[in-house]
Order: sequence, then C-alpha cells, then structure tokens
Amino acid sequence: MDPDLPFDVFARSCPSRGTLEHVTGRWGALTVVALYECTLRFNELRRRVDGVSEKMLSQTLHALERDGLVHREAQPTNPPRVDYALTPLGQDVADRLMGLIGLLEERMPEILAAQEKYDAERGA
Amino acid sequence: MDPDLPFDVFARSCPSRGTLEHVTGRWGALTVVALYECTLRFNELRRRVDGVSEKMLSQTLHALERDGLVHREAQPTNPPRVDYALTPLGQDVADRLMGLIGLLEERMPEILAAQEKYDAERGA
DNA sequence: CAGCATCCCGGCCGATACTG
DNA sequence: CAGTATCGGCCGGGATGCTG
Repeated sequence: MDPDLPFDVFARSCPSRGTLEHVTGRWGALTVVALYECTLRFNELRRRVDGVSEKMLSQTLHALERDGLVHREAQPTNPPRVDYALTPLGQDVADRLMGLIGLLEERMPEILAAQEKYDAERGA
Repeated sequence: MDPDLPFDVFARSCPSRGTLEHVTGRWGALTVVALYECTLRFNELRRRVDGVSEKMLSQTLHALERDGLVHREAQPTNPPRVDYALTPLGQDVADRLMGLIGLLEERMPEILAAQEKYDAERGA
C-alpha cells in the first residue's frame, strides 16, 4: 500500500497481519459490524451473529479488545451484565467493513451468477 | 445492514457469508489487494503475497474466480503463462479492502499500544 | 447472565513429489 | 512456469459441563 508507511501487510512478519486476521476472521468482521449501531451485551451479540458459538464469540471479543477495537465494560451487578462497544478506532474499522459487506450484499446476484457459470463450465 | 436487501450476512444461511469469507480469509484479502494495481502471473503473485504456499494461493484464486472477482487468462505458450486480473466487481471489492488495510497500517501504533496495555494489565 | 475448562473431531494448511 | 496429488500435523471450533 503506501510505501512510506512503516507497516506493510504484505510482509509476513508485519504485526498488521495479525490484526487484519482478527478483523477479517470468520467471526471478527460480523462481530465488529454488529456493534456498529449500538452497544450490546454478550448474549445479545451471540443472537445477532447467527451461528457463532459461545467459545468463539468469547475468543473473538478478547482478540478485538486486545487490539483496542472493542471496549468491554462489566457491571458488578447480579446477575452480571457486560457491555461491549466499539472504541473510536473500532468505529473506523467498522465503517470500512460495512462498506465491504454492503457491497457484497448488493452485488450477490452478480456473484451467484458467476458461481453458476463457473460450475456449469467446469465442475459439472 | 440494509434491511430491504434480500441478502443478510448476519443470517447463517446467507450465501454472502461464503464470499465474505473468501474475500476476508487468511489469503483472500491479500490476494485481491495484490491484484489491485496490475495483472500478475501466478509466481509473481506468490512472491508478492509473502508466506502463501502454492497450494493455498491456487485454492484462493479458484474461489475468487468462482465468485467472479478474479479473471484468469491462460496463454497457450510454452512455457505456460497465466495472468490473473480483477474483474470490475473485484476492483470494487479491492477498493474497500485497501481502505481497511490502509487504515490498519496507519493506526498500527495505536493498536500496538493497546496490545501492550492489555498484556501488562492481564496476561503477564 | 457471562464466561472458562475440557474433550474431540474435521479440515485447514504446509511440505513434498509429480505432471504438462 | 503453472499447477495437481497426496500425506499428515495441528488447531479451529463445536458440544458439553461447571462457576460466580
């Protein structure tokens, strides 16, 4: 990308690779985008991100929190209540991810047509 | 995202999930972005995407080609020459991905600081 | 409710060898 | 050069059970 930047995602050892994988991983992108609109609690998030297991959501949130994209706030109440929200940096990342996901959703007809054509020509 | 769209990435069964994973997968994002600037041959791509194995690059390219994001053009010469380029849809996806990656690269200092703080407080 | 610990299976992915 | 074929390790991630 910008050759003057000290971080180059194309380099195997660049730490940006790790964060990119957290953000674009199987559950990372959906989790970040789910938090775009509003703060959510653990199980609210779990319901919103259809299909994620408790374990994976927990892992994903820890990684995103460590990267400074998600803020975790535990209320010392009973029953416990924990809110997850995006940090300002997380909001910026979410903007980009929403652009990407929105594009894919919009152009799914085109993608599905390409897949059918590909399968018809090759796979059978 | 847009509730009027027939495709919702949050739904487990939505086909957009698959394409999102191809595009954001471990090698998908880097492959698409590597092709942003220019057409590349297989081994050029392999060198650009530092760390990818032959097998993974091949699989990634097939998935992206099937989704209609990458165009593959084989020249019947000897030695063989195969060029990979983005389709118009692939270009649009690459734009979004470059925005995301550029943002992460720019703000890596912030991310690294968050990681250190997290590790200092918890892990250690 | 929020979550960690444990078990365990499938498949991701790297390494190697081979083909046109 | 541009791949495919095959093997095998390891870990992603689902299921279950338990804690505060």
